[in-house]
Amino acid sequence: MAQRRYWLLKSEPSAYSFSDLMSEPDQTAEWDGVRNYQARNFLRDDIKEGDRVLFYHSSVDPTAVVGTAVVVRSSYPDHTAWDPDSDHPDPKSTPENPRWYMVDVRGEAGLPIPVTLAAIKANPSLENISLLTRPRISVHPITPEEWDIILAMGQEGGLGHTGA
DNA sequence: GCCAACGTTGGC
DNA sequence: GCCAACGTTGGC
Repeated sequence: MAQRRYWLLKSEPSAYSFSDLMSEPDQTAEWDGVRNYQARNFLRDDIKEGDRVLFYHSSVDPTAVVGTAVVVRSSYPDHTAWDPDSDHPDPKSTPENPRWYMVDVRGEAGLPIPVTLAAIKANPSLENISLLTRPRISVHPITPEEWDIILAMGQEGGLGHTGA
């Protein structure tokens, strides 16, 4: 009965950044717009209130884990799917038969040092992290060990110092 | 901006 | 239900 507790969520900061999240009222936002079935299944079935989240910036230089968040509302239908004016409309998803799901997350704190993808790749302890083994998914399960390692790497003077 | 990886679609 | 074509993601 391995209940998952840690996740990594990707976002392109040009679309929605960690500082955008921290600027929200109560630092809370809907994690909408996921339109991939594997990611959807995690959101719908596995991510629960209280789970912890690594916020990852993709498609920027450098790509990196930049902060942490906590899930404050578990799975409910992504209403932006049936909003034709949203950024990710999907006419096949309806209120009666929703196809896509989302959660609400509340930003906690930025990491003192962003943990870059390069640093993650360079750490042998993280060679099996889902981020590396299953690329191109926007939601990844994270083990407690990986969570601890990445947070340690993100501290001043921590394991993230691969060089000067 | 390129392009590899891989998820999704749709014809058969 | 297979698989080729197509679209998207996302690192570089």
